[in-house]
Amino acid sequence: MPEGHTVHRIANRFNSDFVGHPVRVTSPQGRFRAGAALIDGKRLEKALAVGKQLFLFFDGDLVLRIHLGIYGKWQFHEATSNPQIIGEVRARFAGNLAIADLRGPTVCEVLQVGEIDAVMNRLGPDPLNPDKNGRDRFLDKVLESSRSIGALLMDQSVISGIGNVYRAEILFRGGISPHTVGSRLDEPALRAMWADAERLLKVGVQLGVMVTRDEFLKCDPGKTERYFVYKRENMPCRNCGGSIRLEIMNGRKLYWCPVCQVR
DNA sequence: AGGTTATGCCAAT
DNA sequence: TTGGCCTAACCTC
Repeated sequence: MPEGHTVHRIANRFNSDFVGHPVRVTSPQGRFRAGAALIDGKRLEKALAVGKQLFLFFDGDLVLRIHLGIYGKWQFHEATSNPQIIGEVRARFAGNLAIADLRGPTVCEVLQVGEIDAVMNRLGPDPLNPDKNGRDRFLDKVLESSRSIGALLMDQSVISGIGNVYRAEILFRGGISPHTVGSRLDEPALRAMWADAERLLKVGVQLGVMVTRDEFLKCDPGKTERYFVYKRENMPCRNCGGSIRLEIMNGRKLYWCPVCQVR
């Protein structure tokens, strides 16, 4: 379930269960054998999530960069459990306190620490990371753009960590049409959008699932109740009763309410 | 068992 | 703008 909240949860897990200890790294599936050999047995110094990317900093100035893509998943086990390898496990990380299995990532590569800046510089601000100017960088990029806000929220160089679910839900909550061009939005609306993204991502980190309806922000109401518009095409809008629309924007499914999202 | 779908990204067109 | 790719879960038959 990889939008930003998932990756931050994983980073938290690595920081609590793996940092400070040597980590055995293997590639049962084989596709990461060479990379695994570079970091196997080294001590993990820290884990850092930026948007949808996870960076694991190892002893010896090596950084493992992981991007789950659409299919990637993590699975954690007790350190003492000696879990069987089931299916395609790209990489297994065995620390003193836990074991983590990685499947199906689109990126899993070992870089020199000096190569990380280039990656970071391509990423927009992440509302979950401390960055004094993050919000303003987001505002500037949107306000100077002639692209739609629906496309901009999905662009990881504009704001990082937002995916298809949060995109749809944030725009609904703001009453903003996904087709509104960035430069036609105003600063107060965008400041509110940034704040809402931060709020929803934090809920996601806490609950482990994306919940976007205010009455449920403290607990998971279950799949069918979590969202306002995502995956609710042709169902009645929870606000106006009108029909939720599904269209394709830049090859991705876009869900929205044309009645409630008029700004 | 087989088909469909997915919260993503990139290279090729 | 399109197609390819990574894998698992959820459908239907």
